[in-house]
Amino acid sequence: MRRGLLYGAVGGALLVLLKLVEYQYLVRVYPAEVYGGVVAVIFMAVGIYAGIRLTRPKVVEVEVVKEVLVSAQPFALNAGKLKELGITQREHEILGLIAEGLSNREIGERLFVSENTVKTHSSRLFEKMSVNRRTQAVQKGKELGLIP
Amino acid sequence: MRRGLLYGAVGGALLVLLKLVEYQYLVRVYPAEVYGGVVAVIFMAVGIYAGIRLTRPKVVEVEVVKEVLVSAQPFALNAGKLKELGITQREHEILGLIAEGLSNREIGERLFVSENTVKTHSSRLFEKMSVNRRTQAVQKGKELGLIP
DNA sequence: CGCAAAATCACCCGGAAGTGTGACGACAAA
DNA sequence: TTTGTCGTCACACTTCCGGGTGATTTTGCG
Repeated sequence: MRRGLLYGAVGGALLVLLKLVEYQYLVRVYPAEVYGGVVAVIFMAVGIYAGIRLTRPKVVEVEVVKEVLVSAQPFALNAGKLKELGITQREHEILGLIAEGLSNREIGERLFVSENTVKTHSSRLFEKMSVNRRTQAVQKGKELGLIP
Repeated sequence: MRRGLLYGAVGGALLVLLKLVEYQYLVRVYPAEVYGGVVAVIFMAVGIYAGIRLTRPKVVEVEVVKEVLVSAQPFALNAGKLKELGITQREHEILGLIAEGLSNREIGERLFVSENTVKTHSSRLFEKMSVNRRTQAVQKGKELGLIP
């Protein structure tokens, strides 16, 4: 869009210049070489200016993001620890619900299984995590990056 | 450095062109206007090219430093919430120990009080926090900034 | 297919957790 | 002094949790 205008303006200026040139007194006074040289210099100047104008918006913004210390909630699950401890995904799921403060019964209701099943899962989970209370499991789970 | 070379080259090219122009057969065949126009167009093209060349290395690097939250464990205790809920410091202390996964008995041992006392404190604490399980108290306590 | 792991469920038991009530002493504010 | 809050403790009772055992079904993989 802007380029179109610029080109148009340049073209117009060129025509005007040629029109002015019709007054041949300049040509009569000086030889053709000088005339051509002057025109060349003028248009080169215009060309350089146009070139600068055309390329000026070529400003490259290099955005350097310096992360000083990220801890704005990027919880990255420690899948390695999970595998290392042999915790199944069901057990992991239950760990999360325990951390939310749900009772075994509530967890069972949410997962559509019996409370006994939840107990079995949590028992095995505690065994694998080497804890013997749900609160400890929560604490250790957070330390190990198993839960946010 | 490079600019000097470029200017020299451009000057040289200009001279060469003017020399070529000496062969006047071109001038004889076409009127002066056309001659001037051709020279103008050629030099404008050269000028535009030169302008682009000259300004190309003008890449402006804008370094935007974005700092992403630095919170590296600045646990600020929400004393207001504590007062608002009417939680005493003893109760708050016990909340902290509960969050560490201790049992009531262990808490009692650490504070040199009976398990029953711990139960009383935790009961009142739960009531004030509107929860009915220690795991919920821990979760809510972290949300409210009562514990780290 | 057949096996192993995972998930499901049940039952029992002991202990932990949570609720409710009552009580006592210390201490500060009214 | 009286009142109120806080911390302490006890006891009874209910509910929940955790450990142990055993069993069945589902599922994923070679």
